[in-house]
Amino acid sequence: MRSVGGRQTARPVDPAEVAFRAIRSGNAFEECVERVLSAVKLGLICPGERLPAERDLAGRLGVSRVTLRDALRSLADAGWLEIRRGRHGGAFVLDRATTRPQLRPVPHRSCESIEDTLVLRQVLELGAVEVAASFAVRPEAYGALVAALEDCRTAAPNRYRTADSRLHLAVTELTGSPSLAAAAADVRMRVNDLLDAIPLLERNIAHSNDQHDRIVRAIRRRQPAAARAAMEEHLAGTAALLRAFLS
Amino acid sequence: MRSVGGRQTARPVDPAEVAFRAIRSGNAFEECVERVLSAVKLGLICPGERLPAERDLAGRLGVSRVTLRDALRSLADAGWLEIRRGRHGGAFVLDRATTRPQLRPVPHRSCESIEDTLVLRQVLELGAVEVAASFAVRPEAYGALVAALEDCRTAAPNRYRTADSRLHLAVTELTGSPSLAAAAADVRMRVNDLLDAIPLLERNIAHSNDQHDRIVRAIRRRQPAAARAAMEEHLAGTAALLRAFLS
DNA sequence: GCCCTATGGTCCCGTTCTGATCCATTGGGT
DNA sequence: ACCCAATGGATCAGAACGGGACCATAGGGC
Repeated sequence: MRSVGGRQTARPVDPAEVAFRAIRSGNAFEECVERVLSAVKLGLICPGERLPAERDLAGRLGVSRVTLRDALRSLADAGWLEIRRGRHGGAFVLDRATTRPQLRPVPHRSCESIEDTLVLRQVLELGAVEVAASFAVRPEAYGALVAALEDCRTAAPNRYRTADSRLHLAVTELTGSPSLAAAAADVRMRVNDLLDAIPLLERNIAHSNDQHDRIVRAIRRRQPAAARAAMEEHLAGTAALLRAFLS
Repeated sequence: MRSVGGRQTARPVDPAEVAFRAIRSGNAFEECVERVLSAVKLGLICPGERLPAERDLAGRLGVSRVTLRDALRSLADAGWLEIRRGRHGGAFVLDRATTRPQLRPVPHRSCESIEDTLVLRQVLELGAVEVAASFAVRPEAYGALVAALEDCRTAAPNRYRTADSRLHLAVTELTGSPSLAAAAADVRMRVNDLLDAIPLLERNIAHSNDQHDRIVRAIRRRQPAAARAAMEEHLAGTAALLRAFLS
């Protein structure tokens, strides 16, 4: 590990900042919108697919159905979902949902917050890929992984971000740890917000796909060290790109 | 990494479980109680010390002052805090707060949830110690680390759990990543809940202290690989203990 | 064709939470 | 001795939220 890919120094975190960090990031409505939108952007639910029924989903999210409905309706208004009534109705993800608009400014995050995101991502994804490559899993369990890999290779540029996210999360899901997968999904959304502020280059995509190949191959061969090394190189590339554009 | 210290297989996580996990774990009052109690149990705030003023703390937690006050009062009723009025008043952590009662049953967590906790902890703490040992920090930044190490060595058995937690979190704080430190604090609370269900042996304490020494020494000498190896051995010990008692 | 079921759509009411204001207590400074 | 600042204590109106009941719509099975 070359000093987390470039950074050489760090100011320690204030314990009080950890102990008394915020409990609620927004109201229930906003968090619902955020969560469902994340599921779409991360490729955890694909265009054409249906979200769980309102009553079911509200229960899972720990939110009242009224609140969830407000969130879903606002996502429908924004063109992400289509809500159909009747027997096999529900909220369906629209195709347009995965298209990527022009560059957006970095959300109000300081430089320190960028390092925070990159460090957390490195720890979670490096650790996860090593764990994933350590386990023996039934061969069919690699199905999602291989499908995501293939999807990355064939995805149109405007879908690449989503396919890439889906592949990385498939790795963390292989660990069998829901908490680890959830943490990785959270930090991946933060990374995506950063990536939305820099251009997407064809050359980088090809390079990434090669690295994805190596990562998946190492996992399937159960070579934790090789998987880790491949992932480290992969993450270092993105991190360098982000530091260069956003510093 | 020997298959995460013992486990050989894993069932992958369902993507929907990740995408649609709960937003709210309880009401604002309960989360306040939980958060403040964690700060005490993890040694992030010591007996005799004062919590931030109500108005300040409510702001940090993103909760109304009324709700926070309810939580503080219920913690005072339970004997964790003493609330004093007047110019230099506030909520003070009581000494009794760190004493450890008799064994408690494992909270309603299945065996799968135990593995979930252990895997996440391994990823976070192994990653964190490696990052912490990679950075050059000002020498005085190691103060909290060394103090926590010494506190572990001299702590009475009923205070050991807290001192140990404080030391581990001091490592994660060295990374400079607030999100990483926060995630580590969360998972450490889950580990502590598990540890509360098994006996605390003198022999294990002595062993742990030796390992703590090695970890801190490697961090200060900036030897990431050595720090990681020492932490891996340390975590494997606890993990084996928990698996043996709780399976 | 009818009915049943699974879904979204709407409304109501009680609870929780917030934001604000004002009061009470204490200790330090002038 | 007085006042002031920093704290906790108390109360209230209104918004947000949750739980439940009921209606509307569409498709499938009899």
